[in-house]
Amino acid sequence: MERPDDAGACAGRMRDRAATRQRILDSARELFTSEGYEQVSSRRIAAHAGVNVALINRYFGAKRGLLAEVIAEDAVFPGIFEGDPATLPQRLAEHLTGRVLGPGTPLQRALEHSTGDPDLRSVYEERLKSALIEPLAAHLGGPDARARASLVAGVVLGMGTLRRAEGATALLELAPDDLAERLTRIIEQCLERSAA
Amino acid sequence: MERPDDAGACAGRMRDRAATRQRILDSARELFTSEGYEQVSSRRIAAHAGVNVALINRYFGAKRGLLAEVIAEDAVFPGIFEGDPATLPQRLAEHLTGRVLGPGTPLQRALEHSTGDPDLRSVYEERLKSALIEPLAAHLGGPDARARASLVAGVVLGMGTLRRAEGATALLELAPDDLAERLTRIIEQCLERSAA
DNA sequence: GGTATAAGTAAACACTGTTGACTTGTCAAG
DNA sequence: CTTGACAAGTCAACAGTGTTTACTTATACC
Repeated sequence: MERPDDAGACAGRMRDRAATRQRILDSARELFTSEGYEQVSSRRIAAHAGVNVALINRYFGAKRGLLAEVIAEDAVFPGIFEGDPATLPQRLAEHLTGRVLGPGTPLQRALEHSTGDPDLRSVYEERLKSALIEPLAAHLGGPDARARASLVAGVVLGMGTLRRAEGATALLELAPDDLAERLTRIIEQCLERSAA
Repeated sequence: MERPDDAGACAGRMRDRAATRQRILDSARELFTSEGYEQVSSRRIAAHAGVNVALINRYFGAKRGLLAEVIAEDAVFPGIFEGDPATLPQRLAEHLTGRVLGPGTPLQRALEHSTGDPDLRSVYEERLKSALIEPLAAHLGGPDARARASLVAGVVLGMGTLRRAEGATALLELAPDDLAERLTRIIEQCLERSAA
């Protein structure tokens, strides 16, 4: 099967499955990121992509599948496990702080608005599990690895949720460096091995 | 069909504003608690209360107002500030652990499913602020009080969110006592005063 | 008893995600 | 070059959502 490499530039190709699919995906990512999953309707995504609404369900099963594909593209904490294991908490804290203070990644911003529907929660949690908890647990090793990784995930989740809320304002009362150091210690605490 | 059985009891007053309002509120609390805000439609609440749908908007402005009233009734952590301040982290951790392991309060269960819509998030966050962050900050005192209280709120939020998800399974790998002690230390870490 | 006023109702509105039947463009075989 | 087949794309409808408007009706007071 050979495919035209210049599908985007080719004016002759009116009906290009791959290109259409990609346009939908691009529109979804853009709109989910800026406005949140639940705030963007299927029809709006389709209109933005210049495509019929029904194609969303044709190509992605449902709106939900579109979200799953969008969030599957991006890493939650890209490259977080590269480097000295001893300074992992610090790196995590800095990622987290960057988000508390800054705009956050598109993925995270998209997820921030979209955890109400159980259907979505499962998509989100699947991603949190596969992108954070499991690799972190593997990284840690030991019998309590999954539990300790989950504690970290809980902190990550909570601080992320707080980001846009009142909490962010309060958290900004701390100097950025101070905040990062606090989060480092909190995460270290999460990762501490059981005394038993 | 889902009419309350005591409908016949109020023989005197067929049209009782207060009673009708209360029936709606009761139905909403029950359904929100068991199924979550977004999963329960206005029409279903109305049917359950044996009342016309339009009355929800008449009495509560919108479905959202119904949620606000439901969650305003309950304390997030009832009586948490009574007792020795030194053992506050432990009490918080135990509350939290009770929720990680047990069914949680109706309020918390309702909130768990309902944080997608920004409209709701604001209701939720308002409550988290008024019921946890502010009293905790007042309890703590000092310049960083609000920031430290927010860190705690972040942990509370994150662990609560993780409760129903994969994380809960992983967290259960820890013995309940161990989990409680871990959370205690994490919260203590959140509350630590700045060294500067 | 009549009537103002509040309580309650019905039907619609503008949306949502999703689906099945339909049309139409494209490409390969005859 | 024509003809089919099949995929790509379209359209209209369905069942559901929260909300609003115009309406009816029961109650309480004069």
